[in-house]
Amino acid sequence: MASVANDFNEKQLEILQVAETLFAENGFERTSIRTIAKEAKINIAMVSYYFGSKEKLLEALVFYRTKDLRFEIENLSIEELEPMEKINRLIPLYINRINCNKGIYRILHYEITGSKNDLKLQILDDIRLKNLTAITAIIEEGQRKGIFRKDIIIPLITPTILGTFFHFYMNKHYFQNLLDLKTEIAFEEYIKTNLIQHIQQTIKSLLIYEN
Amino acid sequence: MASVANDFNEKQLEILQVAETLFAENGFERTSIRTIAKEAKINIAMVSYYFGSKEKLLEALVFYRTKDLRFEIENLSIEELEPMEKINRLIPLYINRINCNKGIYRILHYEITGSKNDLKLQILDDIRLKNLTAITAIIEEGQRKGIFRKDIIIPLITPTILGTFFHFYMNKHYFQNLLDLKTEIAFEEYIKTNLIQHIQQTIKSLLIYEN
DNA sequence: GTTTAATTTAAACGACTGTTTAATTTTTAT
DNA sequence: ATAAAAATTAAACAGTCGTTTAAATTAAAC
Repeated sequence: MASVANDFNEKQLEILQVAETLFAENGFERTSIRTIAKEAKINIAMVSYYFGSKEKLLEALVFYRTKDLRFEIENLSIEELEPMEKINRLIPLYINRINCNKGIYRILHYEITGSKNDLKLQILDDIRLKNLTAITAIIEEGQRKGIFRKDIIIPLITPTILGTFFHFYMNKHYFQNLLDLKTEIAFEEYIKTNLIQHIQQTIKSLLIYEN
Repeated sequence: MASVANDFNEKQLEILQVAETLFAENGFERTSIRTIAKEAKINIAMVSYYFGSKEKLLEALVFYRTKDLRFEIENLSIEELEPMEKINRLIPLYINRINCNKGIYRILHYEITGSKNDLKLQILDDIRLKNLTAITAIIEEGQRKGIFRKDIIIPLITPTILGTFFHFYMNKHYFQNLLDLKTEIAFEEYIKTNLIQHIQQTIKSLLIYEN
């Protein structure tokens, strides 16, 4: 069996990409190995052969999708920008990262809630903690400079940013009808403009409002 | 087979309650009829006998859990209160409603995304539209009185309120570790105080902030 | 008390699940 | 060309799933 720890060969990459799309469309549990195999035009035994199990396939997918992106936000907090500008850039970074990864984050956040604390959750916790550290640094910088209010519960900023996005994203059908976004492109465009703007506006208001 | 349309007998109610708890804990797909039957101390055939199918059991559950709550928010918007106070009361109403229903709303919002537009989604859409109408009325009242800013995307207010809550609620384990909320009671208490307060603060800032 | 209806049961159904086996083909190295 | 390793295959495995059946029990109606 090929190594899961570092790199993936072409066959593995194809399986990962097919699995990601199917997981995103139908969820982890609703997607069978047979469906993945059929879509990727491989034998059903190949998933076990290359990854060990369906569970480990998901773990590999999480690893594959997060390893390049883990330090993006950290780098941002180093840049020489005003705190509010940093936050403003952080939000589309967050959203696009999630939005471009076909829904793997949705699965991580909303499907693997009942399971035990195994590898894939450790990876997620790792990312979350690093992101929180970065955000905390930015906000505390803003507070020191007297720009941001000081009675903010910093760990609840991320739930507001991600939660707003996810709630919109997960209830796609409802919002497509409500906002008359008939095509996929119109929906994506609305996220990139109005939704991100709304979240930026929300966080900005929360941070710099003074009573 | 007993009628699903209106009322439920004692046996049905017990099944519904057991199913709700199990669905909330493990999700709809991960909960088997056999588990429900064992927990409710009934034969596995009784679910089909009383509800027709597992799918229809969920529909019945949604109906059962939403029929009493459908007009709560509408009533609020009629009361003689300042718009900001209405919003402030609306938020815990929202959160508690969801939080007291053992997670059925989580399933509705985050598990039934891939399925077709059948009955249970129609019920959900109905509730959502009524809630949106109520919120729109309140916000527009505040805008007319010159209290609220006018460049707000009203349909995105609900995603921020519910999304923040859900994201916190769904990532229970992570936040329990992060915020040192060891017991269930401590977690619930944090929601009722800090989380709700954070959401209220967020929405208030968003609504009344002026550049 | 007998008959009819409603409820409950154990067992089986067929379909699907993830995974493994053992044989076969293809690739690689010598 | 030959031997060893890797990749691929079809088939079967042991479970679980939701649902149905047909018989047994209980309740209700007359």
